[in-house]
Amino acid sequence: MIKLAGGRSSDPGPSIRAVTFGKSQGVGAKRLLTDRQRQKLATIGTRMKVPARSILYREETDADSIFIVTEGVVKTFRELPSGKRRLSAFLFAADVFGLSENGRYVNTAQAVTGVTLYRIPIDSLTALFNRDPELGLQFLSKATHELREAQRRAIVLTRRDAIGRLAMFLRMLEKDGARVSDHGAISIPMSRSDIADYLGMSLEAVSRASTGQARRGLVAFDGRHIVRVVDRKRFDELVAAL
Amino acid sequence: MIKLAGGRSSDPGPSIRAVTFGKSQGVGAKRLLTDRQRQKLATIGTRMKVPARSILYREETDADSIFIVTEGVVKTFRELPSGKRRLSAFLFAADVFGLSENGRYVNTAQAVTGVTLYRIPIDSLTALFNRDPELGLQFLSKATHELREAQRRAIVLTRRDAIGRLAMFLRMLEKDGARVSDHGAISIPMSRSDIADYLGMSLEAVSRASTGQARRGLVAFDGRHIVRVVDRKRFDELVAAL
DNA sequence: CGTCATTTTGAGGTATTTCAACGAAGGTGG
DNA sequence: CCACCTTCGTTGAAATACCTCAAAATGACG
Repeated sequence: MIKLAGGRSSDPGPSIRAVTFGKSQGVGAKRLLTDRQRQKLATIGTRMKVPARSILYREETDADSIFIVTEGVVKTFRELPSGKRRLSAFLFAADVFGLSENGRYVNTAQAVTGVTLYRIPIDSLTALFNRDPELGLQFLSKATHELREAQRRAIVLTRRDAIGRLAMFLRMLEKDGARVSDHGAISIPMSRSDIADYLGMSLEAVSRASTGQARRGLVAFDGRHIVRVVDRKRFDELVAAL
Repeated sequence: MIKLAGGRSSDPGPSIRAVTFGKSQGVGAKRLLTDRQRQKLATIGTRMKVPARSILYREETDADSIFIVTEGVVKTFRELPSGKRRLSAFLFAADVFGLSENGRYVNTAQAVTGVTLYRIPIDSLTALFNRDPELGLQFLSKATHELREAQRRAIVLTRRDAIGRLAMFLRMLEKDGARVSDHGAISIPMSRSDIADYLGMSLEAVSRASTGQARRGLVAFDGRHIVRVVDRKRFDELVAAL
């Protein structure tokens, strides 16, 4: 784990991706942090880089910081009594994670790829909120945004067909995750079993759904971590068919 | 829909149920609104009573207010293209709902029972947040709390067995909803089909799971809206068996 | 007290899970 | 740099559990 100096003038600080819940600032307005706010966050936080598979924190441990992703992908998950694992979320650039419950983390967070992120002590953050109420609103927007995403995901999980669930997952990656620069292909940074644990299905079902989509001519895989939508019309129909 | 005068001295104002994400204020500390904050909210909001089945707002319509439940149960849902309905949440006393996206409600909200609630204009609320940063933090706590609940529900939805999913639902009602005063029985204010839409299963499966639990001696139904856990040990085992 | 929506019960079809084994890929050390 | 080993992913076949369709029974409500 490499810690980098924070608060340097060359460090723009973290950004947060969210959407306003009011319409006061114009419909569709992204609620973005001002440069000044990003700098403040950079000052009270620490910028760090961690390699893939690093554990950021474990569930049930004392929570002292929240994290903001700058680059890379993080997953959060819980272990079930049966030994199975359920992913709570994938976090991409500009996502916040590590909000805890009663001072304890409820999930384990692990880097899927190499990750650059900010670690911000909760105490400093809450203190900053009191000085800058507008910043608190940004985080509230972010939290409500994530809440809506979680509700949408709940709808995905109720789909019976594995092919459709996987299609919605790929659609999510296309929106949230980094697109592969060329041909507008979709990058799939996580493993098949991560996808299975996220969608609540078996590894085998994910595999079969992948080949099924390819066989039907909806998508084309270029290795296991890059996929391209071939038949956009039918792909979108599959996504919407629920 | 009956609107009641707000801001009267006899009106204590709404309360919010949440949990701190830091531990600054003591482990397990509920983050409760001060009397003063509740009064402020009562002043800028409107207290109202609506009968069962009232629509509070419809999805895609302009959002101008958020709501806080004082008494009763509300459900929020979306209609899927197929015509099926998926419930996003049940809201009980001290729950907040109506947080929107880009000034539009994303769900439809409907009263399950007769409901008493506060309607608070978003503009007034955000203005209040700027004057009272601590209040903003309360709402942030609430939002993160609901986010965690949504993640827990996602885990419920991945259960394959209908009996287990229903058991987890009853457990949720036992914690969140109002317990029936006598014998510590659980009140089930919503219909079977509401439960089905919430758990993502068919109405028939809910019915069979209910009778299945009763037949196995785990619970005993007293009509369709009251259930009592008979064999707590095995019931809890079922809840945890995932 | 009657009507109507909701719930229960029944039977067959289908999709996913599970178990098992093979094949591919990535990482490590010599 | 290559070989080995471990992890991950693919494919196959049987079993389980839910969904759908259909009809009867219960309960809610005026």
